[in-house]
Amino acid sequence: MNIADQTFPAVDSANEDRAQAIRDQLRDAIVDRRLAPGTKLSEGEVGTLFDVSRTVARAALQMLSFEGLVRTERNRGAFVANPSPEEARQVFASRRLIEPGIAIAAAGRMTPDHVAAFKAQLDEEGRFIAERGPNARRSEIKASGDFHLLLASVAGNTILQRFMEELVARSSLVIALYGRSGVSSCGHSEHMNILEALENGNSERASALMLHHIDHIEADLDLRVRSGPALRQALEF
Amino acid sequence: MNIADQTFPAVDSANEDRAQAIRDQLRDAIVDRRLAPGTKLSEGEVGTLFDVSRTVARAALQMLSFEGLVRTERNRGAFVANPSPEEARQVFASRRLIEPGIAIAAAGRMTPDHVAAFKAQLDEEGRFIAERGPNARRSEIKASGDFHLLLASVAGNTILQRFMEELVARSSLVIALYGRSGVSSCGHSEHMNILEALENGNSERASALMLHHIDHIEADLDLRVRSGPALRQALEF
DNA sequence: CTCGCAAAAATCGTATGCAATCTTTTCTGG
DNA sequence: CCAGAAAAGATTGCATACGATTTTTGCGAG
Repeated sequence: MNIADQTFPAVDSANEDRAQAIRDQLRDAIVDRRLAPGTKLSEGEVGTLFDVSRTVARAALQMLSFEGLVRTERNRGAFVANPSPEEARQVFASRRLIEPGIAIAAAGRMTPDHVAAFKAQLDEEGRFIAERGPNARRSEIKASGDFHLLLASVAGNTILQRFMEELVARSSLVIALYGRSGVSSCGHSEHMNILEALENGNSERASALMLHHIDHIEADLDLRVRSGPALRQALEF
Repeated sequence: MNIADQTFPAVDSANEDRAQAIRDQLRDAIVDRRLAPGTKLSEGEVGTLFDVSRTVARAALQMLSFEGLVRTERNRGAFVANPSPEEARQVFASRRLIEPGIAIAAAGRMTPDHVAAFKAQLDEEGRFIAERGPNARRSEIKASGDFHLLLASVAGNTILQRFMEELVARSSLVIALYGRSGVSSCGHSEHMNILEALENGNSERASALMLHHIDHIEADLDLRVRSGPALRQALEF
């Protein structure tokens, strides 16, 4: 899969930062797995695709590299990250540490508006699960991540929110790489249970459910190295 | 305090990224409070000081902006961050959530080498506390942060380690801004107690001590707004 | 003397050019 | 025909240039 095969919506951006808009587009493409891990993202190509100079493209790639979605090698360029099983474990270890606390914080701040937003989110999630087709699984992973991001935004700590954005994005990459098929619908029901606990202000329960939920997601991964990591890395795929 | 008044060690960098070296220098200067919150960091000046073009200076500033140490405004430039009391609270809320878990992880991975490193670190910390002089307090804050960074590195999760780097850096800013005088020596003894628990593999105790330690640090802050935050912000100081 | 407005200066956002480095192709000797 | 070296091509790292935006300065009116 080459980046040149991708099409991206025009960068409207208006007066906002163009690099940021490009970063968002690329992040979506990576998280949706339209750009496979290991894909080279050359400054020139990115620039051409978005109709900006290499300067701007480079800034966007630098941002993604900070988020861990892109790995840059000096004088060689940027590549979509290809997280190792160890990295995958660290991503989920981080989530186990952070997200239960976020659930507790969010439980104390739920408003009716928040509940409505969660309901809408879960509806959409269910719709994607019901759907079939080549894009269904991608949308499903995306929507599932959005649930966690919504939770983080309700918790009201912008620093943790940003950490979660990074962790969710990396998780999507990991799931795309190492995920087995099933379980996602199970994840949907777990989301619903968490929301129920949040609605009732039962922070302890929400926190415990979240911890189990993360465990379930990670348990669905196959983190055994697939045929020697050295080989895969050597072939850059 | 102007950035032009600062002197920086030459950027050796060898083959490594020059922008990264500049970022590290600036970060140290900010954390040490040689650069006051609100100080303007213009691309041109930074470039001149480090003898690089604006391109490289800009990249360094972009990195600092990701870490939250610098705030950038479009078409206006970059400024040393001036965290609000609310931001300060969020920094410490994040640390309360993350660091006890890091302590637990570290407790399970302590080696004699690690213990030695901690001992050396605490020695240095004690030395700075004993010292008097204009730079003593800066060095003290820095060394205190280094204890937490060392702990994060022992925990063995590179993602959490990076989060901690950001949180510790932001904490230093917050302490410099809102810290009352005392208590730091108290922090030193708390570090020693934490190390003792780590050495004994008593992860629960280490975790609990860490939580209290963070509470104590935050309790030493005076987070009341000082004369209307709007005014301070308007005056950019 | 102060206020408001216009011109000048400074600074940022971005494109582009050149040298350095890496990759690929081509050439040569065995 | 193949291995290794040399050249050609592509890509990055960085500096610089120029238009756009913001800030400062200068000056005249009130």
